[in-house]
Amino acid sequence: MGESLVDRCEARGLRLTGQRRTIAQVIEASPDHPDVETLHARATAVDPGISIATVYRTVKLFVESGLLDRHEFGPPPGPGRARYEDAEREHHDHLIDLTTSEVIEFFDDEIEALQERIAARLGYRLKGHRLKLYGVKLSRGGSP
Amino acid sequence: MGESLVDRCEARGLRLTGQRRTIAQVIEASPDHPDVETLHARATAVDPGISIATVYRTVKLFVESGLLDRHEFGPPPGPGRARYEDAEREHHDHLIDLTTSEVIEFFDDEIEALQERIAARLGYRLKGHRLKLYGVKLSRGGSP
DNA sequence: TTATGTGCAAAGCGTTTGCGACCCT
DNA sequence: AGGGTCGCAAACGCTTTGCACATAA
Repeated sequence: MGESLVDRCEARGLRLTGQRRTIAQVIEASPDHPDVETLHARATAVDPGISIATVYRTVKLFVESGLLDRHEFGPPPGPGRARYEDAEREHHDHLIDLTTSEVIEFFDDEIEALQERIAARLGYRLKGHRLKLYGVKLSRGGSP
Repeated sequence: MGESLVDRCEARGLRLTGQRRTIAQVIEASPDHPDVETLHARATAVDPGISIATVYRTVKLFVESGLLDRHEFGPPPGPGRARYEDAEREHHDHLIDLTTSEVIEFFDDEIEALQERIAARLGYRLKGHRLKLYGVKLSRGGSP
């Protein structure tokens, strides 16, 4: 069983302020991939005093400490805001539903191994990757 | 033999202004993945009058018309500016050298097929993808 | 001729930061 | 006690846009 985000903050020696505790809890309670604005809204519901600047500072700190993963899911044309998820969860990639913008997580051993092999073939040691698939639902059983 | 970017602009019925022609030529002459600022500098060398606003408008138009691919190569922690490349070139993915920020292109049939299969398994038809590998050079033959 | 595109400068958006007050350790 | 952190608001970097003028078709 994994330790909580708060525990992992302490483990890294990060000072645990009330705001960071709240933000960490909010992140852990988020099953989705919230952006800063969403995190701020959820944190404010717990502690109305938290400023959005603190949320920005905290997610940046957490990302740099390896506690959080930062993503950008916006479909290729266009930037899109940064979104975050707990880094401790089992590694996975994402499929973005182009119709609904829903984000589906998946994991595939084969593709992970393949990436290692490709990097090696190019003379590199793989340190990380980002794979995003963009798709639309299959209408199974004929045209709608 | 592929048509030039300018040809493909005409094919899509885009109005061919002097600035667009210049920008298209600059893009085609770019073997790398330039950002808007770089494109503007290169375009200005050809036609000193081009404004950066026009470069922004033009790359946006080209991306929306499917003539250009937009990428963001910045390593996961941090945003990074948008960078562009001719969409007609054979599809490929990118490996980013974390030490030098160099971008290496690669293509792998197997990984392309695998992505299709994964999307299908999840009930989706794949419309596009973005795969970025982040790595460091292998020091072959012992420690440096 | 006339819808479109352009340059300029100002505005927009997400994010970062300088500051004095405040809080964790 | 004292340095780290906070809230606020101003600044930031990249990108977009309103306007009057210029231009492709």
